[in-house]
Amino acid sequence: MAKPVNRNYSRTARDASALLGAMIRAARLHRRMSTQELAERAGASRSLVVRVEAGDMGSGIGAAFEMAAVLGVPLFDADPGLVNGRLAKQREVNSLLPRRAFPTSVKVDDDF
Amino acid sequence: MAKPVNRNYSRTARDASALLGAMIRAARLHRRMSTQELAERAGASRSLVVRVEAGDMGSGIGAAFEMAAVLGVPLFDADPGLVNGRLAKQREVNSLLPRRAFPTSVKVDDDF
DNA sequence: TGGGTTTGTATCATAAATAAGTCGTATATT
DNA sequence: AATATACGACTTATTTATGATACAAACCCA
Repeated sequence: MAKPVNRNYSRTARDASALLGAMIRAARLHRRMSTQELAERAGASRSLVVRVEAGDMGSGIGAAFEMAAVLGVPLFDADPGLVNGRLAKQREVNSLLPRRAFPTSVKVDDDF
Repeated sequence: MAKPVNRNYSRTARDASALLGAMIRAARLHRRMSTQELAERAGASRSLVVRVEAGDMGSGIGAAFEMAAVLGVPLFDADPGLVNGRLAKQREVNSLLPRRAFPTSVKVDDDF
């Protein structure tokens, strides 16, 4: 790929990645599942499981989320089954949003 | 890389990725920020922003989480600042867990 | 304690992800 | 309506992530 423009991750992003990995590891051990077994069930390699659990920022979203899904790790809501509902709701919200971010003369600094 | 073993993502994983993308998009538009501007702030390319918002499973965890962090999108808790605390707590829990998943004679099928 | 197993790290090739650029179109704003 | 801009879809070159493998060490159970 082209060289990534900037790979200085913020603390929040790093913590989030580490947290996801830690949750996956906890769930795996709780189920007494080996890294090898998780790898197979998630359709990944054992190497990748190890890296994701370590909180590696370079791993793919799909791989990490799939591992979480296999183990039942809650990603956004408590219940994994609720993710679908939240997605639908979020899409409704987005459909009401402007589709482009035009520069407005009227300053909209809506965070306070 | 080596050829990915299996790339059939589960519904949950796909929905989670799509939800994350939708939340990022919502936050970006709410702040009237262009894809270009988000890209710069997150240290990524505009192409990547578009893909992440579309819920692409192949995008890196770091890139997606960084975008979310820049926009203040809640990843696990409501407040982004709480991620650090949750990480610490999760690590405490993990330190008490067995470090290896050995096959036990006593079946532990603890999900019901 | 002994023995079989899991795990983490390192390395390597190669497929895939990324950045950068262009183009056509949709869409806010005036 | 006119206009300026953001957006999404492509394409291409380059870098990175991934899978496979090997090894040493840590670990858990008997």
